[in-house]
Formats: sequence, C-alpha cells, structure tokens
Amino acid sequence: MARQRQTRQRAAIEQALGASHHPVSPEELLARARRKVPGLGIATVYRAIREMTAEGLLTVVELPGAPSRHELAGRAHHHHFACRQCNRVFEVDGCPGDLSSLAPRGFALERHEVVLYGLCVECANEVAVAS
Amino acid sequence: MARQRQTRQRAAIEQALGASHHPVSPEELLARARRKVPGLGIATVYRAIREMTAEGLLTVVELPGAPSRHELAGRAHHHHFACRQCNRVFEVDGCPGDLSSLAPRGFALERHEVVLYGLCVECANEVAVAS
DNA sequence: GTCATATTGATAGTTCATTACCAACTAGAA
DNA sequence: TTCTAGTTGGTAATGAACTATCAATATGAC
Repeated sequence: MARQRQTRQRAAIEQALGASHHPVSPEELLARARRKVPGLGIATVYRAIREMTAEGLLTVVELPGAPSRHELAGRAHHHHFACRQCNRVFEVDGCPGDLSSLAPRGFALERHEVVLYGLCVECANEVAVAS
Repeated sequence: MARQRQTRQRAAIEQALGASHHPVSPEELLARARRKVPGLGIATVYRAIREMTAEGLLTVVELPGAPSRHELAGRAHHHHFACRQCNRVFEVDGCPGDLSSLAPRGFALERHEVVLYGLCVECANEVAVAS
C-alpha cells in the first residue's frame, strides 16, 4: 500500500512541494520537479499527488472554474489570491472572520472559502510600467 | 445571429430560469424546463445558456470543484451557500465587505468570491429529526 | 393552409483533466 | 554485483462537461 522505495523523482516532487508557498497545479509541479529530474513524467506527478493526498500529506485546493491545485497539509486556515494575468495562486493569511451572520436563517454554516481576484505584485507592476 | 423565432422550449427554459432564485446547473435547468416541455433535450438547454450568456442575459456562477451554474444577470452583488447534502446552491445577500486589507502588499484586488458551505434549512432539519 | 428555414433533439465528437496499462528501468536487500 | 519487484514514463483509455452535426420538426410570414 505505502511507498517502499525512495526514488529521485519522488524526492524532486516532495522538494518542489515544500519549496512552493502556494498551491500548485499538477503541470506547475511537473515543471518545478523537472528542474531536478528532467525526464520526469506527468503520470508520476499525478501518482505522487494521489498517494500523498491519501496519506494526508497534501491538501486539495479547488478554485472556481480551475483544475485542482495542491499544497502541503497542516497549514493554518487561510485563503487564496488568484492573479488573472499570470494565473498563479497565492496564499492569503487573513480571514474576514465569522461569516455565520451571512448564512440564511436556519442554514448551518460549517466552513467558508474566500477567493480574491486581481493582479499579483509582479503583474501589477508590469501594467504600471507599460502605461 | 440573434434568435428569430419564439419556441415552446426556449420559453420553458426562460421561465425556469426566472422562477429559480439560485444559480442552476444545466441538468437542473433541463429538469425544471421539462416540466413544461417533456421532450426537451439537453443540447437545447446548453444552446440557450450559451446564447443568453452571449446576450448578457445570463451570468455564469463558478463554484470550487463544481461544473458551472447560471443565473439571470443584473442582480446585485451577492455570494452563495452550497449545501453539502442536497448539493443545491443558494444566494446569500450579505457580503463581508471590503477585503482589500487581506490582499498581500502590492497586489491589486479587483473582486472577490465568498462561498459558504454547510447544510441548508431542509437538510439541517432532516438531520435534527433523524437524531 | 403553405412553405422556407429557424430550431430542435439524439447522438457522435471534442476537450480537458486524470487514470490505467505495461514494458523498461532501478532501488536496495542479499 | 545480482536480482527481484517496486517505480517510472509514454501513451492509450476514461470520464465529465460541453459542442457540432444533421435529419426531422415546427414557427410564423404570406
């Protein structure tokens, strides 16, 4: 069931995940891990994501209208900022707090997701320079 | 380009959209509109959604990890509540307000999405009765 | 009522994300 | 170093959502 051998590819994937301070897509993870193991295949990335998620090491991050992203589990409650230009997703520490007052009467609020959209620093600067 | 004939099926779809006070999925819309036009096909529903969206009559609502839903355009800024039990999505009037303080320094916040998860009134009551 | 043609509906096709398959490779115990 | 079997990587296959196709149907001008 569990992994029995340590491989270069798995090490590269784990390292790439640890170095990313934001949820990554499978393709993004592949690109990063390939810097260490050029021949890495996408199938191995998906396998690693699946296995690590099953073991509770990875968390799935789903944003509206976008394929799933993943980040190391165990981080404190936080939200995300999606750049409409470069398409990257960043972590956001703050949280609007208790939103139970927003839920309709009688509804049982269990959790919430907040997604911010706009331009990240880099893209915002590019726009400023271009104009 | 624009529609030239008025048909029973289109009327049924528009009526179903008007009667729904929450974003509906294509399948949900098909089910509702079939109450008026039993033979209605899913292709016609997708066509109507595409055309009405192009004309600005419909708005796309994307929730994390779920296929697109649609609601009549022109409503005031609002968010949604997704019931984890019956899978329906409801509108939420309130809004946490200005979230620009949450965005990282230098990021340009343009808009935000808030999605609440939990149990709707009906499902919450079922749970209460069952226990 | 006629009739040209806009629209429909069944279904095949497409696209995208993800998984299965399997021959080739390789970790690591002996 | 050997050798077994766990892993990998290329790619075919799958699944879900959505679109294209086209023959059959039905709108609405005349």
